[in-house]
Amino acid sequence: MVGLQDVARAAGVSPATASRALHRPDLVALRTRERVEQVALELGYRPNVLARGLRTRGSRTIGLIVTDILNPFHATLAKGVQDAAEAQGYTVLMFNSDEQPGKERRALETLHGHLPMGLIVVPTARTRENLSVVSGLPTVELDRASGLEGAHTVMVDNVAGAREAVTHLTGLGHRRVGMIVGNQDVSTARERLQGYREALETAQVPYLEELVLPGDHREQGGRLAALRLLSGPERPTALFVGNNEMTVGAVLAARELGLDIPGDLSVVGFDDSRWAQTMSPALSVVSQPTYELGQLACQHLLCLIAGQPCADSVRLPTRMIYRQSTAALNTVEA
Amino acid sequence: MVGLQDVARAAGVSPATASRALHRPDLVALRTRERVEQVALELGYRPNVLARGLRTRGSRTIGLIVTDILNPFHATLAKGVQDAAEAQGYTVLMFNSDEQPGKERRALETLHGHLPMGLIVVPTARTRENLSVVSGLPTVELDRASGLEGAHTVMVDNVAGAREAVTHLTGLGHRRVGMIVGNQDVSTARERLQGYREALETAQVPYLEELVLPGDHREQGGRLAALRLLSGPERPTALFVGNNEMTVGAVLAARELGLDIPGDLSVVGFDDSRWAQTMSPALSVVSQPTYELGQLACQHLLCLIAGQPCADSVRLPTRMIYRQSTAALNTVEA
DNA sequence: GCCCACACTGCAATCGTTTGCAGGAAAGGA
DNA sequence: TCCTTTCCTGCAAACGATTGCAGTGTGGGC
Repeated sequence: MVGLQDVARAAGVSPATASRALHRPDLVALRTRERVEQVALELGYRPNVLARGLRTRGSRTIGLIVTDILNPFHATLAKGVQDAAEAQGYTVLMFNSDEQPGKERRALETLHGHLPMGLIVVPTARTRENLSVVSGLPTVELDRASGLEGAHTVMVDNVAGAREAVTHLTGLGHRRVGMIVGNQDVSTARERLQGYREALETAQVPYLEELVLPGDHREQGGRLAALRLLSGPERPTALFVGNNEMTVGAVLAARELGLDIPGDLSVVGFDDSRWAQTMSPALSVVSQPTYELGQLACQHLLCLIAGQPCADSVRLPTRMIYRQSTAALNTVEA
Repeated sequence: MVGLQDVARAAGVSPATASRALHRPDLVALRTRERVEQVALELGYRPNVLARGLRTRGSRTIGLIVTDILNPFHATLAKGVQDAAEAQGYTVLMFNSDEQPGKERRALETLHGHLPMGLIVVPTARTRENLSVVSGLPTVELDRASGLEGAHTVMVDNVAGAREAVTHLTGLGHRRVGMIVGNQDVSTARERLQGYREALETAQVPYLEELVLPGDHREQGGRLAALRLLSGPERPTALFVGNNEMTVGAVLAARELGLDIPGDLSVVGFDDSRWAQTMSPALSVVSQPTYELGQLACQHLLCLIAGQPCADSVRLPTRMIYRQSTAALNTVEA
C-alpha cells in the first residue's frame, strides 16, 4: 500500500504538505502542488479512507437499508441512490432488512461502527425505535415514513396514485372492487388504502370491509389473500393490489381459479415491472418514478449533511398506465 | 460516540485491558472480563471499525462488484453474497460496473482505499487489466471468468446448460435453431455458444453462422438481434437466447412480428426469472442456482482469506425447466 | 524465609491522515 | 537597512483501537 508518506518522500516534502497539496490546493505553492500531484499519480496513491475517516470523523460514506433487494423496486431505488452518491464521491454501504426489525437493528449497529455521514432507510415496522442506534445521524426515509417526528421523507403520492387506480375501475362500472392491502404498520399501505376509500366515496360506492384483505407484501401473501377474496360467494369484479409482489400472487391466484383477466376480473397493481409488461394480458398499473426516488433521497441527504436547509418531505407523483388487464363491467356481464 | 476509553473508565481498567476483555477473553481475569462486558453492553459500545481497521489492517469488509444490480440475476447473486458475509460478521461494499470497464476500475480504486480483505467480482471485458489496482487481494470471480491465470472462479456449467437446452430443441425436430449470444469477451457467452455447437453436432445439424447473432446482454440488444434473425427469408423455427435480459427482447420482437410462441417459434432462455414464469406462454429456461452461487463465492472467498486451501474453481450444475414456450416441429408444419 | 513462575494489567507505540500552530523565507514599504 | 506582512512549509498532536513489552502482585515450591 503506497501511503501519503511515500508520496511526500518522493516529492521531497513533508506528509503535511503532501496532504494539503492534494485537497487544499490554495494553501500550497503552485510548483510544489504540481510536483506532489505528479508523484501521487505516478505512484498510484489512494488515500486510506480508514485513517482519514478516523481523523476527520467524516468518512464520505452513507448507509442504505432497503427491505428487500430482490424486489426490483428496491433494486432500482438502490441504484438511484448509488449513482447519485457516486456522482458526489460518496460510497454506499448497503444492507437488507428483509422487513425484519431485528435485521434492521443489526444493520444499524454495524453501520454505526463505520461512522457514516448519513443514512437512507426504507423503514420497517420498528424503525422508529431502531433509529436510536444512530441518533444524531442525518437520515432520510425513503418510500415510507416511520412516523418519527420531524423525519425527512422522500415518497410518492400514494393516496393520489391509489385514488386514480380505483377511480379508473369504478369509472369502468365496477362496484365490487376488492383490495389486497399491505401491513398497516407501514405508511404506504395505509395511504394506499386511504386512496382506495376516497375513490370509492367519490364514486358513491359503499366501502365494504369484507372486500379488503391484508397481505404480507410478498407473493405468497398476495396469492392467499386473492384466493380467499375470489372464492367467496359474491366475488369482486375488480381488484386493486397494494404492491408489486402481491400482485404477482393475485394474478396467479386468478389463473388458478380459472378466472379470465380482464373478462372475469379487472386488475390494477401498484408499481410497474418487467413482468407486468410481458405477462398477458399486460397489467395496468400505477407506476412510480422509482429511480428518481432513490436519486432524490440521496441528493436530499447530501444536502442535509452539508447543513443546507431542505424541505422536510418530498412527494413525487405517480402515473397511471393503462394496459389490458382492465375492462368495462357491462361487457363482462354480457 | 461511546468509545473504548469510556468503557475502560467506567469499568475502572485501562483501554488495553478493556480491548482484551472483549476479544481476547483468555488473557484477562474472569471478574474483570465480566465487568467490562457488562459495562460495554450498558453503554452500547460499538467498536470503531475505522480505528480497528487502521491498526490491524483487517477491516472485516469485502468488496462486491456486479455488472448490473437491476438484473434480478445479479440482485440474487448479491443477496447470496451478503447473507453469507453477514453470517460471518463481514460487511459488504457493493458496486455496480454497468458492464463498463471504466466504472469497474473506479469501483476498484474506491474499494482499495477501504482496505477490504477480499473481493468478489463479476468480471467485465477488461477485468484482467483492472485487477492490478488491487493486486495481492484475495479475489473470487463470480459467474464469469476474466481469463486471469490462476484466478478463483465460481460459475455454473454453461456448456452443459446450453447443450441441454439446444438438445431439447433438436429433440423436438427443430433443425433451424437460432441463437442470440452475448459479447464474446465474456466467458459465459463463449461457453454457451460452445454448448450450442456441441448440441447441434450431436444432433447432426450443421452449424450455420447466419443463425447466430450477437446481442449486448441487454433487452434492446436481444430485441434487435431477434428482429433481424426472425425477419430473414428462412427464419429459424427455434431460438436459444444467451441470457435473461436478451430473452425479454427476443420475446417482444417475436410478438412485434406477430409470431406465435411456440406455434411459429420455440424459445428457450438462459436463466429463470419472475417474468419467464408469468408471461404466457410460460418460458422454458435453463435455470441457475443463483443464490447458492453467490453464497458459495462468499464462502470460497472467506476460506481464501483465512488462508485455507480451496479448490481453484467451482462449477454448479444448471437445471432445464420445461414450460410452454417449446413445441415439436411437425405440429408447426401441419 | 526466599525465590521463581505465573497470571494479570498498564504503558506506550503504532496504523495513515489531517490540521493548529509556529517558524522561516521572500517581498514590499518606509 | 529594517520592519512588517504575506505566503509557504514542517512539527507534532490528534483520531480510537490493538499489542509487544514490562511491571505488579500472588501463590507455591523448596
